[in-house]
Amino acid sequence: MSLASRPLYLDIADVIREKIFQHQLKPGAWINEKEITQELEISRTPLREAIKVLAAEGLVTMKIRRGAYVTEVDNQDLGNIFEVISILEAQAAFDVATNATENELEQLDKVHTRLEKAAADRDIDGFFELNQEFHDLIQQISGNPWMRKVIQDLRQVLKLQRKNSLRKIGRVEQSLLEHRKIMSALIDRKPEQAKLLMNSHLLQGQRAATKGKD
Amino acid sequence: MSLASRPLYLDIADVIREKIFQHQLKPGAWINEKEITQELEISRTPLREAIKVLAAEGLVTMKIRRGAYVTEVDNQDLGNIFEVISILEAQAAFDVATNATENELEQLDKVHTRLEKAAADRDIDGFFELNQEFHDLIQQISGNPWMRKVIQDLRQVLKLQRKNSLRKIGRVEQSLLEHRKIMSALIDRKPEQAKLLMNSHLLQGQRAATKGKD
DNA sequence: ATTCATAATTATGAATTCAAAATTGAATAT
DNA sequence: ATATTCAATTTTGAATTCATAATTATGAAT
Repeated sequence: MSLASRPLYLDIADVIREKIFQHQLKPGAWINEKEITQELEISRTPLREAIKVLAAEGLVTMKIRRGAYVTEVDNQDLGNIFEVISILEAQAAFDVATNATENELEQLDKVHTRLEKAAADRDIDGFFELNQEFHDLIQQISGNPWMRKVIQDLRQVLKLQRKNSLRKIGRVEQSLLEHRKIMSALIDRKPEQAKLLMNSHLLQGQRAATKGKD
Repeated sequence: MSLASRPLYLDIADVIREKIFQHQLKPGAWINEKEITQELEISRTPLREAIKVLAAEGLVTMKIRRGAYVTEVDNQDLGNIFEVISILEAQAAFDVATNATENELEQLDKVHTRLEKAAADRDIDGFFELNQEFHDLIQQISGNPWMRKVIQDLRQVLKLQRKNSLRKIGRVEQSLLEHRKIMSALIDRKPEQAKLLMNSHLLQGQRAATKGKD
């Protein structure tokens, strides 16, 4: 067989990544190679390659002669990661306000409109998805793929901790308000303002997320 | 045998990484698995795991059914990467000026003094090493290991392109001048200033590096 | 019953083997 | 001479096998 368009180990990495995000594999849990090879009906070789990829992404941690376990992130890590993300996304917003074409801003506005709709419909999951799309689109438009990669990797690690700030009461509305302001700053081509707004938007999200025990 | 304290694939990754930095493996060159296994007298299994690690670091790029080649970074990439590094290191400087203990600042000053000496001795290689140490120490002191990891990975990718700005005439002196100012800002506990100085220091370095054809 | 030592089992690390795709090169036709 | 087809070779992708460290289970001694 093997007329696959991509190597097996990438598919396997996807499957495990998803298991981690779904908390089928919880932080701290050891990854049993045999178990997974049997479930996915593959050999250990591509599985072990996949694990290396996940380790590089920070999702799993490797221990010599013990294998790999799902990375555990504490509040300290959370703060550290948010610091990096908010700086970089703020810069991305700055870049968009500076360089985006009108067309690109329209695209962004379209996503934002759908975001408004999801909020109005009280569709939290939809809001969550569109929120990600909005942020990612800004990074795409900002045109720095290296920055985007860094942010995406770190956002992945954040997802290990299931502290979704949007589930806090009032946070969707608050978040939407912040998005509106950011959108305005972008359309008005105010880079410095967009940067500040994005930075505080993310730090707000962190505060909401880490407050309480979730 | 195999009483190794770390897995073989990490050692192999180190060897290949070094080969890449030494330009024994040049950007664009394909990595021939057989060749390397014979040279290092290892099997393909840990080698292929090592390649996955390097791919995650961005040092090599994988092509399905073709294997891996050393990543080629163009000037666009260079600019993108520098944008990220300078933002983050600037923030690290900010954090140091804000939070470092007196002891930590003294450590930093010690490295800086040795940097001054290397410059006075016209020891470019020494200066280069100490320069790295200075920057890395700031990141260490800033206390955000996630940020440090991001910066280190990106700095690695920069090293693919052998554009060492310090070899440009006058750049060592200029760089030293900038370091002095940064050091002062840190000691004087002026975060905002330290941030701006670090940012421009790195962008100067980039400008010096990319100017001309290397 | 608990602890310690040791044997059995299990899981990981690495080498080897097998399968299939890509490249190379030779032979043929134009 | 150049282009094209197809076999031979090389190289990558993946499965299997082997070696050894770590864990678990067993049993004796206190």
